[in-house]
Amino acid sequence: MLKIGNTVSKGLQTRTAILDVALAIASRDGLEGLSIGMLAERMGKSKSGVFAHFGSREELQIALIDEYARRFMQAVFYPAIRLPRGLPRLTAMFDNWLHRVRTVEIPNGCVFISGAVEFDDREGPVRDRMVAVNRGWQGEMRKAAEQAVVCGHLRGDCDPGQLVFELYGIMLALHHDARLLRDERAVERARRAFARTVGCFAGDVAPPQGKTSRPAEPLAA
Amino acid sequence: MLKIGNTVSKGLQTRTAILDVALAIASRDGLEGLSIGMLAERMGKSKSGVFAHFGSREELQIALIDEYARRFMQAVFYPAIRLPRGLPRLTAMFDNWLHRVRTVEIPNGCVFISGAVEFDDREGPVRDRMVAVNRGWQGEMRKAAEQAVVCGHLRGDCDPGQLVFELYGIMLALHHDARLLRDERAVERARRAFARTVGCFAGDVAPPQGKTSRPAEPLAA
DNA sequence: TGCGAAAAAGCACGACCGTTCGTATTATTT
DNA sequence: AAATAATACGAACGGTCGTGCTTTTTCGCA
Repeated sequence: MLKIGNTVSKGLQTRTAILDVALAIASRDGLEGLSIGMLAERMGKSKSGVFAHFGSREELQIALIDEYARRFMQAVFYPAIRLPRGLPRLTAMFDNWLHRVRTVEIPNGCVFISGAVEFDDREGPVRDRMVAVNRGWQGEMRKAAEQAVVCGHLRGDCDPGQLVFELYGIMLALHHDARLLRDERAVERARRAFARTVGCFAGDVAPPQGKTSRPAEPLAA
Repeated sequence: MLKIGNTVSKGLQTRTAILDVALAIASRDGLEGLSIGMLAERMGKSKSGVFAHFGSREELQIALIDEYARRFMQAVFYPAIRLPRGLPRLTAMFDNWLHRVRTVEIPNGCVFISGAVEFDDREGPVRDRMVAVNRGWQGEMRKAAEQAVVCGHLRGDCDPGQLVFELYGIMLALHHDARLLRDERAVERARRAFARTVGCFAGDVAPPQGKTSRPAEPLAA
């Protein structure tokens, strides 16, 4: 648990190793499907030895959420903020996201999605962390969308929150069709949905009948 | 278990009552979160008494999926097929769907969504039923979209499967934001997303730069 | 090399899980 | 009224769960 000199203590090392294996299990079976017994068995360690690193199952779950969020940010967000504000950055975020979904989350599952379903109507610190992490990520994405509005890449009268909502929906549908239905067309569908949606918000659109297909104006907070 | 004359045998009656309570539990806690012990307790019956009606937990889960699908069809699909083919019917399906999500699934949870997440990487009859029911519903929705193309309500070069994909995404995002984040704006966002998406597929769109925001052509099967 | 602390293991606990079995009670048919 | 089938019950099984306590092993450093 402590850093000693320049090296990392063994406790922290194994804790990280445990988190690694736990992440694989939780991705597949969800945060509730992860049991300490199974985790210990897969690590070749004793149950209590694994347990001691976290103090409770709940704290293990929270640590998992944090670790998953860290990796998500690492893969999706940080590479994108090096690109120019506006549509380039927003597009890069989606591309990175899609790449991660294709290479990691579709084969192994996604803790954010299974966690959201498992804890959406249960109170407690695990749910709270889930919400916080989710709000954090959605907030970053909305910021990028807002900047795209400022840059003039997206229509001035559109709601960035609406765009984030729809992009998240695309990813959820991708997960669903790719993982449950094993539909290989899902990735391409997600790409097309993104292009169409952003194109619409970008305003390359002739105002149609009524206001139905115009990007919506911001909702009241 | 048997119908006798005009009346229903007592076994079937209680089986139905059990399914009713089980559906409430499974909506909240998922198909895996539903335990026979808890179910029996809530019904004021013995564990074995409840168990005997289904023969196994797996068969109970399958019966639950069927019952949930039946109710879904009842609420969403059947009322819509009485409307004229094309956009009216498609819109009615979405409206009914949205109404059901608002009044039933957001407060109580959705077995399709939690079930999809729980069983998407587990083999077996429960997963198979889950897939079949899902394909059934998505197929009906795609048929409605195809008819809308034939009617000329949607562009001739668009992919009905793509539309179904995106509509499902909207509903998944609605579930996520409404249940996990408790965002009251989610319902309105779903409405706007539907209007914008269908509007785009309907072709009230001036072809923008490139082909980005045109509805996609059908993917190869 | 030996010492104190950290890490891991061993063991036991109470609770709940799905399931089985034998039996009592209740309906339905003969 | 007797026979038979349908329902429900209670107890018990083997198993896994999270967690607490105690002991042993391992590690970092003087």
